[in-house]
Amino acid sequence: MKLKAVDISRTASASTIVFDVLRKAIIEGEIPEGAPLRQDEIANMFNTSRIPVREAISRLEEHGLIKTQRYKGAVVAGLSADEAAEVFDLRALLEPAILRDAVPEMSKECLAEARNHCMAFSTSPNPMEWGNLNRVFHKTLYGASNLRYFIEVTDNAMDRVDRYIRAQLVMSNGMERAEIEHLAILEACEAGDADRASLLLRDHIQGAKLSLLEHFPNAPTS
Amino acid sequence: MKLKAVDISRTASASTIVFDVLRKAIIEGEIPEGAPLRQDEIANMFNTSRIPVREAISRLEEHGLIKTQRYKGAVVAGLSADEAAEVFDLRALLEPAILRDAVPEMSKECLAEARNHCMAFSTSPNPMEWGNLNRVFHKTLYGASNLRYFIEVTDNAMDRVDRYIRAQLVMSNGMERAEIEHLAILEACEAGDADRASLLLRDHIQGAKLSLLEHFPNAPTS
DNA sequence: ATATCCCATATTGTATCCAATGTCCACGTT
DNA sequence: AACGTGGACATTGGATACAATATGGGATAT
Repeated sequence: MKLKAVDISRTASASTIVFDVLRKAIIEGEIPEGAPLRQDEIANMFNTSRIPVREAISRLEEHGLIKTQRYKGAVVAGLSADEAAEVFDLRALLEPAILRDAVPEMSKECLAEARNHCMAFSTSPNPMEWGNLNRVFHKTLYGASNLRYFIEVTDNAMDRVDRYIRAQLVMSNGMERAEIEHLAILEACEAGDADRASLLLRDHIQGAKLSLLEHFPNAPTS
Repeated sequence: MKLKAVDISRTASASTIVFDVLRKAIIEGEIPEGAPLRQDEIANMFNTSRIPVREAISRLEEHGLIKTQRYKGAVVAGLSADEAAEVFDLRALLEPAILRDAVPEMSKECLAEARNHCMAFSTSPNPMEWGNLNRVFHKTLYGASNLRYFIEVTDNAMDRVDRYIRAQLVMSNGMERAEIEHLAILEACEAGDADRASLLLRDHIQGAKLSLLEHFPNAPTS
């Protein structure tokens, strides 16, 4: 007997769903920085009580995406230019290490998928998609690595700056440059040159940081 | 008017207290790996309802300290040897960067405090204290750095392996070596030699990793 | 004796209700 | 008019009650 088995024990609970949706909305910038998250309002949107919402909010705070104050509620956390730069610096340390570990493990399928995402990235007409495709491209390459904790930390870092990356891809010619650099990284991976790939990746991230700082939203949220 | 003002808005909520206590109990190994966390039991211990307990559990899971399954409850998360090694590798990347940033900023007071902790570490007769003193020593040095996100991530990493470090300090002669290496790092900091300090720190962490792997608890928790 | 099914119990997930606190505006005082 | 005050309302924190699911043991059939 062969079924497409689903692990029912992992069926999403209400709080998980709320968490996932809110996280996505926040990292994509749909809910702007400083915007308050009203428990009642959210509970109504999901047709639940406030209990699962509060658990989702707890997790989001631990995740670093929101700030809460007792009896005052939660607001979407914002980053100063310095803080955003620091997140990029962390990425520039971790992601090259992940990629170096991943390159020897990459299958043909993995590389092909990465190339697809890379192409989709360059040809997509929809700016809102760029952010997703950019992230998917990176994740596909990292997926071959066994450094799962590195990847987890990196994902968290990405969550914090995803909004800014999206904005920066639209402004300036961030798209073009990202596209070129992605291709170079991909080719290094295909050539099996882990060192070159990781160096290119580091420069790619540092370049994105500098580009972001130039166009950073002027209001440094305290 | 000058009062010793307290920020009342930051008074700890029940869920915060529960989170803090559980976190401490877990990272110190007081609650062993795989042990279930019963909501009712914990709620009774704190004389609250299960609601704050559940929020604490949500945060602990996001923090990576426990694993939960729907309708089955939460258990303390354990690390395999490989996973623990990976956490150390991450620390070995981040903490030297923090220290390099911190050295030029260290005040006399900061260095004096670090030296005190270092001494307390070597003279404390209580093995259970070693883990705390070890961590306080590191934190004191890092405190001068402005890389708050790096420090946050590092703290999280420490939380995951704290238990193992404590065990390893007791076994073998981990204490002696840690003491010697701490002193060397401290002296490099006092001399203002950021490069040397960060290199020593990296070796210190990698050494701790190797020592840990030798004595790793034999049951690789899946 | 063994296996299977069913139900009692334990435990988690969620809804509803109450308490505690923050916010804001009307009101009065000067 | 400016300022301080008090109280109504909004919102969050927590407790209790109920629903959904897992677990384990005993009855029954073979």
